[in-house]
Amino acid sequence: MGVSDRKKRETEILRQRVLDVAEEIIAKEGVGNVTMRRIASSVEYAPTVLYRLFANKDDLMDHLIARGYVGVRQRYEETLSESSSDPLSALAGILRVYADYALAYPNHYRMWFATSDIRQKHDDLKMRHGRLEFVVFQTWFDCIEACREAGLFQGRSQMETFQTIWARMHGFISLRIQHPGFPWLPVDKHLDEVLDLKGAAEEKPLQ
Amino acid sequence: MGVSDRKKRETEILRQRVLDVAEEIIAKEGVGNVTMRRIASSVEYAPTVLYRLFANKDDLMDHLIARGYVGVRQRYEETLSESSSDPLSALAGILRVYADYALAYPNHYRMWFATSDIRQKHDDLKMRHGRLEFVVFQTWFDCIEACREAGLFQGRSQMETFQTIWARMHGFISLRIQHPGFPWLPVDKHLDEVLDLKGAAEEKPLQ
Amino acid sequence: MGVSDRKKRETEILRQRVLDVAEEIIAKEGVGNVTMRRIASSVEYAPTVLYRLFANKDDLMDHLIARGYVGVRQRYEETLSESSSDPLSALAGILRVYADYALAYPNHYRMWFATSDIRQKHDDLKMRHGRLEFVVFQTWFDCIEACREAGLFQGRSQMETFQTIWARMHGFISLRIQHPGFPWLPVDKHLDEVLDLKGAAEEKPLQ
Amino acid sequence: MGVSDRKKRETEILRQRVLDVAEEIIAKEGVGNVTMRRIASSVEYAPTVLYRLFANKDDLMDHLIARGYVGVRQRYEETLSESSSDPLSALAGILRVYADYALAYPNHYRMWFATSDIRQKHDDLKMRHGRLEFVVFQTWFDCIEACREAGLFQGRSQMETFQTIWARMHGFISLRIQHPGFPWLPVDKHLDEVLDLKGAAEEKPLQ
DNA sequence: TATGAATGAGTCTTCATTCAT
DNA sequence: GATGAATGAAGACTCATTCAT
Repeated sequence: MGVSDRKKRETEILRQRVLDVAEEIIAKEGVGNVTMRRIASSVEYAPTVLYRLFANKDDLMDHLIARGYVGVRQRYEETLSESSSDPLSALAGILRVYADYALAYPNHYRMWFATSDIRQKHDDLKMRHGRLEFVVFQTWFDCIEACREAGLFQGRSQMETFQTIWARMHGFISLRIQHPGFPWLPVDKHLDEVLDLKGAAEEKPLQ
Repeated sequence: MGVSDRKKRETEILRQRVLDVAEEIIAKEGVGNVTMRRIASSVEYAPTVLYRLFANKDDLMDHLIARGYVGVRQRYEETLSESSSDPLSALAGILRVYADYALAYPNHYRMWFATSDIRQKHDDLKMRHGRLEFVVFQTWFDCIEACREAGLFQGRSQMETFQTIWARMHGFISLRIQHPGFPWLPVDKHLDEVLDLKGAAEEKPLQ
Repeated sequence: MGVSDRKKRETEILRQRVLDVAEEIIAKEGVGNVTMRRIASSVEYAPTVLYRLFANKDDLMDHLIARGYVGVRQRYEETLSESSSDPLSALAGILRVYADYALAYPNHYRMWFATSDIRQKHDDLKMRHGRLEFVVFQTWFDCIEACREAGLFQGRSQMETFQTIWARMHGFISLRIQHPGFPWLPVDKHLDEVLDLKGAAEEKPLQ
Repeated sequence: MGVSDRKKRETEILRQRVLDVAEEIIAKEGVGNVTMRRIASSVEYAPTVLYRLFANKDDLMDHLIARGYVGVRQRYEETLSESSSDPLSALAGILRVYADYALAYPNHYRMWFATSDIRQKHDDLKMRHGRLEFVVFQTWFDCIEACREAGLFQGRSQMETFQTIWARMHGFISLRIQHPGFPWLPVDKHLDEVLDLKGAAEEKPLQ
């Protein structure tokens, strides 16, 4: 029992190490340059070993994606449970969590964005990656709705507001990830300026 | 003399034709499907000919990117020459040109962004792609400066303003390119909302 | 002593089980789809265990072939013990057994034929498969000889008669196995027509 | 013109050499062991060269098959044009051609048989190999019909007669090819005995 | 004795690149 | 100046086999 347990644990560790390595390669050389061989040689194993850990390359990539979501969702939940009653602060809070996570795990974000295919199903957005599907933005929608009920973001639909915030957020993250050597403003200030939540919340609709 | 001149001219024409074709392939089938063979067969030459025109595939791709810059810059100039004296309108004008260009050549933009490496040299930003280097944002800087001289964007440095605009712009383009199937707002409205130039221009500085 | 005996017995049982499973796979999916892994997983052991039972895959396949011979020989004996005193009927009987066996285990026959290498040693024919060697046609020879003693197959040597029968038989089996979808005559009639034992037995020699 | 012609000729020669080599490998090690690498290394070229000569492995195999048919059909035509007016002799003639060809090109026959899939379409038999399809036995049918019109093969349908002859013929060829080291009877005699055309032609139907 | 882990060699195929012509 | 021929390296994946446990 103890033996097989240890082996399982070791396998899991190796699996994670493989995913780490894959991420690094993506970060350094782009998604197009992830190959089973390169991953294997980076972990210093024969390529065949990867097929013990994952069914095939697609499966490996899916696992890579899935890792990202687990992290964000967990942090969302922590944040929301602590958040104040002010809906705009709550929205700012989860956006900050999102941004922090993306900047902390740029490879996840990159990977995630590069392979995602968004779909609007019924009422909510689903992100599809390969065979996996995730509900990502429901939390954003909920927070935006709470703001709207408090009289903010007037003259814009929930969807319009979402699209604006999403675009600004993605630009912020994506640029900073892509050009880490650039003399960016401090994260706090830059994020505030780019999102400009207050300005957007109070703004009059276009006529 | 005359003969060698003509040959040089012909070579240049062929070089451009090759780049045209490469661009078409990218546009239709994505960067991943550009191969030297495919390009060669599209121009109806043997693959070897490409190596007379370009050092290798990377070199060809670099030239492809370079053409993008030339295209944008040209449009900038046209726009600026026609534009009104209002500096905010001028800024809006060139940003609109940039966005239109990116949305019109999404694969181009993708490639361009993926391979770029921005550097701040002396006073201006240079975009480096492989062995080539370009000045891209000088026009933006100039327009922003004109706005600042007209009393707009108060309390923000030129650089801060640029970083905000750039992030919003990139987010807008990048998302729409990546998720073409998404029910986006109309381009005009979406761009206005995301950039919110007026709001940003009038806003009070953070204290 | 007793313990080691039991272990030997158990090993032998496992060995046979492995061969059973291999046979099943061949029967269902053809020789090309037999892999050590598939066999192992079907017997619910690790692949390594197979290497305790057989030297390697070739060895395993050889044993598989050997079993085929044992099967046929066993049926021969049953048939001959029951058969009438008429030598031509006895010959017809064992040929029918042979044909039935081959048609019942087509993949077996295929494999068996593909890997066999016949040798005439001293007086009798040996079939060699890899490292194994079998006496297959002795029964045929015996039956033919009995016919000859009864005055049949006149003007032909035992060997000549054998070669004729063997060729016809192999053609009959081989074609029907290879083209199972073809609208063949009923087995009984087809076999009778192809072998035409009576005709052959009574025929005058070529001069 | 001259240059390009010569190159075409050389390419064709290489193509044939590749097919020769493929046949040899099949003969020595079975169809299952034909790999692009093995072929390439046998002709002492890099594997990529094969892809200049053939679209892919399937295409190569198809060409292998096709070579066989061309040969047989050609010989048939020669034989029939010379053949006597006696229909049984004509039948014997083409069967002899068939047998001779198979024994002369055992690899063709092997290959051909191993990959064939016979279909009865409308009235005639088609042999399908991969993407190719051939009419092979029409000549046999015609000759058999002529015999039947001359009162031979009474009491058997054309199809029944064909099936008997085909089985005997295939057995004859197949065995001799598979066991070339066996002390076979002389070809003439063996073929006559196995086919026994005269016996079959005059025989009474089974009642 | 049985196993999980690991590997090397091999499967087909594609691509950028070079060399002789 | 242009080409056909050839190659080496790489792509994902599979399999028989061995080794330490």
